[in-house]
Amino acid sequence: MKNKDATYIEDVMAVTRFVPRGRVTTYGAIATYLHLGSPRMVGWALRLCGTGYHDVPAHRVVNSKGFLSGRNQFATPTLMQERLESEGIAILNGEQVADFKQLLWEPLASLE
DNA sequence: GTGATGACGCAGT
DNA sequence: GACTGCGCCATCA
Repeated sequence: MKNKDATYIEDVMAVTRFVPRGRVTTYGAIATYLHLGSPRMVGWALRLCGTGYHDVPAHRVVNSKGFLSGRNQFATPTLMQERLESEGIAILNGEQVADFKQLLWEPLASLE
């Protein structure tokens, strides 16, 4: 994917790449920032990242509750968790980000 | 061409 | 406070 209709997918990946190491963001935050209208589009776009865009830290994107909703889309279900832990982020029960609210990073925050 | 589905979030009950 | 239903856009069968 590159030509055709450069969709919001590139924007989603750009924002995702912008997430600082050791921080996480949410689908809703990206959807709001890019004005997509539905966070579902973010999940759909990010699914492509897991399949072809290895430079995109998709593991830093979680749902509004801090759960690793997309870990099943990675090479291994634990890859997402391990990558986050290697960045200093603790994972509870292998499915939720510890201190999620403190680690939360929003694209809008980078504008200020 | 139509119907179902998907890494979610919000509003309403 | 918890649960349910709907919407959003694109891809696959």
